[in-house]
Amino acid sequence: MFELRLVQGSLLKKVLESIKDLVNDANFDCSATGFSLQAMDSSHVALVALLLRSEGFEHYRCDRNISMGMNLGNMAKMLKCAGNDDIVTIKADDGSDCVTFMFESPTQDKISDFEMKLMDIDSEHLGIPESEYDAIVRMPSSEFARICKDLSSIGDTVVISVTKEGVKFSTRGDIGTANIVCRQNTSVDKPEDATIIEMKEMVSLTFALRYMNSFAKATPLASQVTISLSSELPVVVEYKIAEMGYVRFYLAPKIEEEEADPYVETKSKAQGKPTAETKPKLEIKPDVEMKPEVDSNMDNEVVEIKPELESKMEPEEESKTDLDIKPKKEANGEVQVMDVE
Amino acid sequence: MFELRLVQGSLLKKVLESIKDLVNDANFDCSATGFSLQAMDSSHVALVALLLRSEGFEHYRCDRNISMGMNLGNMAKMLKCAGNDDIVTIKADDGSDCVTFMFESPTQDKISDFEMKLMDIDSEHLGIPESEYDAIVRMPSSEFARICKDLSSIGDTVVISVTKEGVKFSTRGDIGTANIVCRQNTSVDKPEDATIIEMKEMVSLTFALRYMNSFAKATPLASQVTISLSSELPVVVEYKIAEMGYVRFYLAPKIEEEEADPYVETKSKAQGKPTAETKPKLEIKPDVEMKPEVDSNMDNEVVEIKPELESKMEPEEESKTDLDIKPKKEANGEVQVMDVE
DNA sequence: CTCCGCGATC
DNA sequence: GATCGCGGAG
Repeated sequence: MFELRLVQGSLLKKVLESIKDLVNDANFDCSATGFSLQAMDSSHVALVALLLRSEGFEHYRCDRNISMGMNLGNMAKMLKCAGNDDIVTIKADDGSDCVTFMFESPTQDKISDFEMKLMDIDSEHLGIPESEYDAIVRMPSSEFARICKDLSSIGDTVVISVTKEGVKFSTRGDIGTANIVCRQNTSVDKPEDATIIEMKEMVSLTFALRYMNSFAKATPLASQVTISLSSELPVVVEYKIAEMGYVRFYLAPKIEEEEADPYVETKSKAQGKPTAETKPKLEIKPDVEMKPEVDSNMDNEVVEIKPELESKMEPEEESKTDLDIKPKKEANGEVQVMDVE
Repeated sequence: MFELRLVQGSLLKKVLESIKDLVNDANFDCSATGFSLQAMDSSHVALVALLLRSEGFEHYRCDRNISMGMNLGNMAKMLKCAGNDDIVTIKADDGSDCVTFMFESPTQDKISDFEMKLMDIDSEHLGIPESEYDAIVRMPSSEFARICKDLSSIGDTVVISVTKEGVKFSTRGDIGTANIVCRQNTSVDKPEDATIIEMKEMVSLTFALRYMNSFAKATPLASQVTISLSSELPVVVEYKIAEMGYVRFYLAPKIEEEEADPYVETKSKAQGKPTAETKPKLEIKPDVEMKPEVDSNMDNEVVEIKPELESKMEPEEESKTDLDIKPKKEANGEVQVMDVE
């Protein structure tokens, strides 16, 4: 049987709020290590990786590794029924096709239990290696969220450029252009207000703001966000979860370079390369139909949506393994009981 | 002429917000006793009873009993124009087909008056006797509202079960099941946080969450709600209005019992009884077309909506008068002037 | 943290 | 029009 107990139940609520719009169904992997999840977003352009280490729970018991397939929307609905300072228990009996969520109010006067059917979801366990990045930006998560929201009222994509001095977020749209520069700033009263740039190489990459805004839903989880960029790799947007783990979002960059006119640039490439050859690397299952985002704004014809299909996600051989999909079988049948009460 | 003046005008705003979604048009009855209203909801399944006693007003004058037919949506619109700490005056001249709402800002710097046409609404005055109930639950109104809202994200109906230990709210839906238990708790810091169960008989009744959520709109009126349950009677959900009276909502239970499978249960009954024989007791006017709720969720076919029509609202002879509709003529032509300034 | 009022959305 | 989500205040 599997059982975890988390006094700060609001954490789970926030985690689900942050990922449920990106991923519909996913397997939660329960092992001695902890409670984790890895899943592609429904259009197979972004990837979410969640880890909640077993040590972070007040009680954690996992008799054998199990994978619980859940509809994240439904799971989020149920967790919403927990008060923000309720204690949350998640329980699944071996062989049962149900999971139970239990919420205890701090005073124990109100005790709720919710039962949800598990689903059978076939998804391989992805191995995501830690990589070296050209630049790592740490900044207040609320500031990052604000920037993504502001820019998305101007354009659809953001160019993130990192120099020694700071990080620049740029966009352009029908109504004009926008550039927001955040300078490195470590001399702040509170450490969570700091903006820190670690840079090996200058880097400038383009991403769909739609996804960035989706990632920013994790803002309540952490006061700081870490953005890791390399020209050959998907960006990683990470929110640390205090004492427990993280939520990481991976997104393949679009091909446009910062200074080039994206429309012209894209159009020529779109004509030159057939779509079939340019599927982004983040695509796992070729049999699953691709759903390119169709912008409601069709002013710029089809070139507006092509970039998503042509993401620069075909690294040369040596870095090819970076987001390779290698099913990772963890030691199964292992028994672990932890009780930190 | 009729005139009332209420310093705490926000009370009236809240009252109208709480009932305007349930009842479109209704007669306000103005008498020496006070300002009151009784009306069925538009689908004739629920009933609202409002009483604001004359003693609660700063000024109350009622020369003769009158009945003012108003569209509650429009009345709510006008009251929304009052500031939350405005003093509200409602005035109607004899023989006039208009009512005037006057709002004075606390500083007297802004004085508004709104005039609204009265309507002719034919509805008998219902006599609703006080009954004995198997169980009476008092609990924080906000908690009740939260429970109804949470459960309605899972299912459409709630089973309310009362035992000596507490009250249980349960539902089930496509995505799973939910049970919320609130224990009796009288040892609280503030009396408005108490949950008190008065029980003669265990009782378990099923109601449409849609109505419960509508009733819960009255939450701002009172910190506590009283839920009175008997197996043969409509539930009463009461919000006391400080020093003045109450808003009470009556709702006929659905026929399903707690442990039975509601769908099967209902289906057999639905087949056994023709609709014409099973109109709920709360129906006043047979000539008014019944509008059963049509759930968007049609998975369970027509049985899903039948229960509302078959509500257990046919008490045996001795209790038959309980929600009987007896036109209650109060002494008319009586003159009363009260001035409590 | 909860309540309240506001703006945006469907 | 109703709901939800956001931001500000107690």
